[in-house]
Amino acid sequence: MPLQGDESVKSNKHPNNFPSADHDHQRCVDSALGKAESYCTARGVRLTKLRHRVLELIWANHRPVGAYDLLQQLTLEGHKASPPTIYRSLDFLLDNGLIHRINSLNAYVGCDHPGLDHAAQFFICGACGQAAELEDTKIDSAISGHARRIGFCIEGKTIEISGTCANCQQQQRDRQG
Amino acid sequence: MPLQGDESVKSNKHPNNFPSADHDHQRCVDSALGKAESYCTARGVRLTKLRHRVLELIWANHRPVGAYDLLQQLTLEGHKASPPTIYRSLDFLLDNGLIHRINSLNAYVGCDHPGLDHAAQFFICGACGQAAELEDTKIDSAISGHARRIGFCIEGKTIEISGTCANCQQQQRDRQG
DNA sequence: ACAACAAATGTTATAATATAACGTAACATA
DNA sequence: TATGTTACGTTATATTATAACATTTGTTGT
Ligand SMILES: [Zn+2]
Ligand SMILES: [Zn+2]
Ligand SMILES: [Zn+2]
Ligand SMILES: [Zn+2]
Repeated sequence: MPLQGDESVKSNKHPNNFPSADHDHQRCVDSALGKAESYCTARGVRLTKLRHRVLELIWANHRPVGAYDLLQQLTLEGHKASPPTIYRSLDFLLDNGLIHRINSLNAYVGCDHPGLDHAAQFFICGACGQAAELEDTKIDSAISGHARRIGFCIEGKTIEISGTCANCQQQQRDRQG
Repeated sequence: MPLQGDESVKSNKHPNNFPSADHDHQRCVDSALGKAESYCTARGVRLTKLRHRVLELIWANHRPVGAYDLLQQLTLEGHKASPPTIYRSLDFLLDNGLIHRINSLNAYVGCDHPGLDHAAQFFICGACGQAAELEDTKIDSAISGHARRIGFCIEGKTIEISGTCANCQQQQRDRQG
């Protein structure tokens, strides 16, 4: 029974979808990689060693991370890699819905629930650098509704809201007050 | 009486906000530049010759256009320009709300209603390359609502919906049928 | 196991987008 | 006109991404 919802992951996260500071991050990485493995097996695509490692690095960062950052992290661990190496892995992961690209940051972030053809909506905190992926039906239906009214056929959506997350606002207040 | 709504522009456009194929484009460019001039005068900022020309080129294209495309267009008309020249003008125009950046295209497009602190939502047609700027209250309030619920303080929004506009869908049907 | 093919990766070079740093010119204000 | 500020010119470089082709690895049929 592949690809079912995994509540254990949700419970590992802050209710507002931003990863909390003290979450069990290893479990968080392991869960994501485990899901990715099952998903690739189910789809009959190969999550090779390199692709697996790139996805692992993305989740280890647990925030949107640039291609050249990943490249450097690979290099630091001894893998002599050049740009096409990383971009090919990123392309695979994007094609298979295992990561998302954040256009406003030129960065890549792991997807919580791979395989679903879901609307990727992101709230991105400029203070902590973290991104929360959402699936707000109201936002999605508002957009679909407008598209229908103007006869627009939707192929892709980029919805990236930047600002400051609740945690970081609180920390800023603490520092000031 | 600066910065008021100008219905004459709306009437120059297709109801779905995509510029129609036969719209009076010169009027469209003139109107945008005129508004920009008043706006800059009102705000006490300088729409210099270069900035004016860059904005004019952007509107002349009347679709999202890349920085290096603009650079080439400037060069073709004899202005020996280098990247900083164009990027500085783009920065000025962005800062003053006269253009928007389309993150998913690395491109820049003129803003219909400069000066308003409006939500920039775009529907972008991959066939004709045109972009429709919207201000759908439902979309905006759906996003604001979600932000409020998770305590997120919004600073900027990137909402870019890609696909095929009604006109281009019709043309595709005509070609096939 | 072997050949033959396909998929993935390595490698080198280059494209496309954007900014840093510093000098010069134009403009504003007094 | 002197002075300070803003904008622009110019050179170099940073950042992000892809093209092209060689090599390796994996798969499939025999
Ligand atoms: Zn985590
Ligand atoms: Zn934060
Ligand atoms: Zn026009
Ligand atoms: Zn179109």
